[in-house]
Amino acid sequence: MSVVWYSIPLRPSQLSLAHVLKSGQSFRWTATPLASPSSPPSAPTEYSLCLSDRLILLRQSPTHLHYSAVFPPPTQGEATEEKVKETERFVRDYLRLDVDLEELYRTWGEKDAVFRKEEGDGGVLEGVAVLRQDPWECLFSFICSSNNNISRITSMVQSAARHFSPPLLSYPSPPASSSSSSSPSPEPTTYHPFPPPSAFASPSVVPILRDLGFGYRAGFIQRTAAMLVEEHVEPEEWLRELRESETAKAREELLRFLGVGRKVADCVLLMSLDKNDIIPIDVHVHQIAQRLYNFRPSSAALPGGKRKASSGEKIPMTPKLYEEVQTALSERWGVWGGWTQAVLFASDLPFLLSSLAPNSTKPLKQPLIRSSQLPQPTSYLPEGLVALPESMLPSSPPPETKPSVKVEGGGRLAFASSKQISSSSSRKVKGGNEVRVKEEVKEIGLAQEAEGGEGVGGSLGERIKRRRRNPTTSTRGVSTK
DNA sequence: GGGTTACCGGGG
DNA sequence: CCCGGTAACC
Repeated sequence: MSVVWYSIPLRPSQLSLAHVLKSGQSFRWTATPLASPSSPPSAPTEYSLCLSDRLILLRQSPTHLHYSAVFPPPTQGEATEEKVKETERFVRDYLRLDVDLEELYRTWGEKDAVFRKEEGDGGVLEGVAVLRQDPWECLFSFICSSNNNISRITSMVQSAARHFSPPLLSYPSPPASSSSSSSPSPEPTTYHPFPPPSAFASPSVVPILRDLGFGYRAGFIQRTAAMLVEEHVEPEEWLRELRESETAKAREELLRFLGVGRKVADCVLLMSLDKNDIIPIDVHVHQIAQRLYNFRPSSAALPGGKRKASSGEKIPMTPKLYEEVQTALSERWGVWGGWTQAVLFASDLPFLLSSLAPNSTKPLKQPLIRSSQLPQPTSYLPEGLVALPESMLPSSPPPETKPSVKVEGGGRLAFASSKQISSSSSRKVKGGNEVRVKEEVKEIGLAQEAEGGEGVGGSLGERIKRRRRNPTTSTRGVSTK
């Protein structure tokens, strides 16, 4: 039996799996090098993600995005036409293929030099989009993100799946007959779907999570899960419905959960609730604002009301500073600001081999090369795998996809977002991501006053919203000493 | 109430 | 001693 592949014509500049799946947005994708031992380090990679009923497989070539799905034994690998369509729908939705990324980059380039390839060296990573993730998994992941780094968040999220949900399948399937003639088949990996909130709702999971390395976040996860299951019959569906809510309302709801502060809430809003304009702020993004736009905190944003921060000094992120940076960047970046942030953030990740311009103030430890410029591998579909004709979708010639979101209006950003950020609001067509133009983004500097409209304006005062106590969790301190 | 401090564990 | 934060405590 072999895995059947389908493909969607797509350039890496329209979406780059290598850049986006490991950029700290999602933490559950497995990247498997398909290289035979002698292959160059740039050999093709297969990305896999376990959903509730299937394992999604993705690969990418310079011209296509290849996708496939593997099902557990009963259904076996047999992918019915309907299931293939489902898989493609998931892929297009999750990767936001309805958004014309190249056009977004072009538009940014008109306003920001950093987005222009000045001299052979593009300053930013290509093909970085904001993924449309499952809200519950996203919430869980970012609760884990506090005081943490990508690699550990990844191990926490993955061990949570391994320990709290039953295995769905193993892949590659253990070879029936030992190893055939082909190259040494990779170790089979067992995949687990991401567990629902109910799996973490009992206080008894806290010590287990601690053993798994969650640290103090164990209590946050459990109490948040408990709140969700006791307040809603279908917690995951309820979370998903926040996509239809105004940003302020959705954020308010998220802030009620334990372990969810402004930063985490904003990450969830952007990466799973369709709030494309929301820009999560951390120290890193603050540095980007300083470096690229010469942003400087007002004295009010500095602790102790200091006059100003001396250069080189580390500035702690306070709620006030958070607001200031977010407002400034929102005004600069507009309704797709969250995406802009994602690109610049990914471009600064050392393990993505990226770098900004040579003369940037950012210390360069990595060679000036973008991973997308590495030598391209030759084969993407190893022996035994059947490459099928182009996607079964309505025609789509190789060089372009057909984004349903387009840019209009004098090259200016003219998208409608799923929320209203300035005067004219726009309606979002639910279901698909069909969104249509409607407003213009005004050109603005880095003024520090003026609320950048909805989303950014929500004063921190909203946090007063008391967090619901979880009755079943009288074990407050959860001290495991 | 806004400014500290503890928290858990990995990495420089 | 640093940290992709947040909750709890003055």
